[in-house]
Amino acid sequence: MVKTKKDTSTEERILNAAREVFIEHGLAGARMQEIADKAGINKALLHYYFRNKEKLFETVFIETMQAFLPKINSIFSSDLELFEKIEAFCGEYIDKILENPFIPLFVLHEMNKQPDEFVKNMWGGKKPNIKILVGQIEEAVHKKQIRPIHPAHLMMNIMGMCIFPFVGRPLVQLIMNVNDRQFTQMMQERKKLIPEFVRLSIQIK
Amino acid sequence: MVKTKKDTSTEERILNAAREVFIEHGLAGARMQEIADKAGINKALLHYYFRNKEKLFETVFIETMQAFLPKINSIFSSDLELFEKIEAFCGEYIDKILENPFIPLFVLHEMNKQPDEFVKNMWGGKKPNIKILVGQIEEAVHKKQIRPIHPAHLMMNIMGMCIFPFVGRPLVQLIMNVNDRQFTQMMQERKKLIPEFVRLSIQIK
DNA sequence: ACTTTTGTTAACCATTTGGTTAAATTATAT
DNA sequence: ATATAATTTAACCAAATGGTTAACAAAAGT
Repeated sequence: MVKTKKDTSTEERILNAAREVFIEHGLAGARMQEIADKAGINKALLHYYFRNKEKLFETVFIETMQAFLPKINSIFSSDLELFEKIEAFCGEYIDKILENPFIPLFVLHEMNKQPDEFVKNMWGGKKPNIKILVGQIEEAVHKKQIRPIHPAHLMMNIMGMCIFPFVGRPLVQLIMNVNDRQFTQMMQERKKLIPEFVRLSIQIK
Repeated sequence: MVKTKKDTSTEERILNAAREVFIEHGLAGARMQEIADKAGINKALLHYYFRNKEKLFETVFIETMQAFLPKINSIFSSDLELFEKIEAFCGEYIDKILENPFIPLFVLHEMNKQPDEFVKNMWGGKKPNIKILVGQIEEAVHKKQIRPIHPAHLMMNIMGMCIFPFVGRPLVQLIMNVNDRQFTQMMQERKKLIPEFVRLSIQIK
């Protein structure tokens, strides 16, 4: 036995509880007591494991992002053909969000509130390499395989279509009159729908 | 003179200050003292005009949404042809957001945190009439003017492409290496780019 | 003139909150 | 066994925060 003590270690229980609470309430709205309760421990123990609220938050935030970035990164850098890559990205991204539907809003919110911390913590060494993808887009434009479009615009389009339904879910469900089951179903559809939507828009011929 | 007392009434100063603070920090992160300071008044006066924090927030939130909804509503319900309508929407929507770039994230965040309040406050009587637009889309599909697509998917696509760059701005600016001027420039481009992107994707012929 | 209503303030209060301390308990090593 | 280090807890604390009170000033009725 190396280090595992119980079913799940105290530290792990804390991180799980903290992630839930931070995602639900954000940094400002989260209460240390609630995290402690949810982890089944004393509040002082939180400060024993993580010096303070911000340190804990930072840990959770980084951990959360790490769940998304590596796979996305590897897709971006892969040698897939452009439209294959777009489809792989949408599929992977939407699947990941479906597992944790509240993470995008959480990330966007904290990223906007603390852009500097975000940049420092997140992209210190892990900045996604979009050069390959950008190069692919520019090359496709140059070869007249796709219509002229700035890579940034194309990427914003794709990401926006993937993320929006999740962050705008209450709005979507309300005005479109869809229940939870239907919503999940639609998100599944979007894994193929978005790439196709993009392809039809930019592909020449 | 009917009611105007000073340059701007106290109530108005409070609401302006509150909007700034709420948008910057969210409901949980906002401090009544900061609002009072920014409005140049005593904290107790806040509670004189608005019984409590939530009442004040509700007022600000509704007021904020009202700045967006009516025009969007009128576009949705107008008798413009489908692609004209999409272009009008994107133009109007992006222009409005450019005036207040932080409102979308604010709205999304609070909407997700209090879906019930949001539904009650916002759409009590002002629920946007999307039936006309939905009807237009379905008709265009039926007439084979556009490729088959569920209206909800099309609308999510459009809204996502409009909103995402603003809520994901730090990310966009970082990985795309664009400064503020360039960012604004790109958003201007998107007022035409998005409708064109959509048209190319779904229009038949 | 004076009474009532509205607007405004300083001081205060109860609660919440992040964080600390010192002591107790449990594991680990010698 | 015993000393040492790692966990865990209850009790506490200072600061911050939303909200209240009582008194005062300014308008508006009468």
